[in-house]
Amino acid sequence: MRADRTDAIFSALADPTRRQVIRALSEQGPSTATGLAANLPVTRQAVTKHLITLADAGLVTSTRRGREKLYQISPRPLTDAVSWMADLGARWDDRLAALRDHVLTPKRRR
Amino acid sequence: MRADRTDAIFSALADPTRRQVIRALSEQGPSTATGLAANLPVTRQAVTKHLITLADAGLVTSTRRGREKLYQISPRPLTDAVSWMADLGARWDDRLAALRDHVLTPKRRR
DNA sequence: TTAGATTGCAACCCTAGGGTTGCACTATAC
DNA sequence: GTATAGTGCAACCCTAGGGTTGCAATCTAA
Repeated sequence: MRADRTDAIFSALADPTRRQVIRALSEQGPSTATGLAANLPVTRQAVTKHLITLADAGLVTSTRRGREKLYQISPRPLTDAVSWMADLGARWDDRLAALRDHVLTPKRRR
Repeated sequence: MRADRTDAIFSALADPTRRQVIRALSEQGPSTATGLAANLPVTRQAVTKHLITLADAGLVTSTRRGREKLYQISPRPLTDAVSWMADLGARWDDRLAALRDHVLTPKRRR
């Protein structure tokens, strides 16, 4: 059972600022906490906390480079959340059923 | 922009008890708050609060029947959340890209 | 070596919200 | 009618967690 995993992912995604962080990382590519905070209405420390939360959920990974720490997205855990929702909605919505089938098919590459 | 909508959906999905409620509704069909609470480790009032939150997010709907109030799932808003995640992950994961394409295609029926 | 930049850590504030109890209200059943 | 099962509402408790400030530690560049 990976209920805790699903927990972490949905909790991580629940916060608007955190979704902004993810979006920013998605658009700008790997960035530091300081760099992200420059474009957000919160302090660097707040961003750092969010990045830690996201890392705990497996949604971002970090690599050191000299004195700075680069964060980048790791979207694979999203598949868990998607499949949770798709599995749920499959009984009512045909499109979601199709999504679930896609999620459950084995990876094609990577 | 329907950022508030996405907010409500992710927040609603963030709580484990709330996901249990959704699961229960999904498996047992329409139920009352009292009925749901019988199978959950929280009181009826807690379940009622969760149902209100879910209703605000559009994830459940309710209908009166005599003295009882029946709740049932309305999974369509899930599509919003799925497309948010799929759009995000599409740049890294081929499967998620395929999902996004499915989400964005117009409905076939209903 | 020294100044500036960047991260890390700790303490703290404050609100949101998940949970409870208690009671009033309403509808069904007898 | 009266008892019972269900809902609705309000007050309250308490923790989680999002945000801040402040400072130490570390690395780079001049």
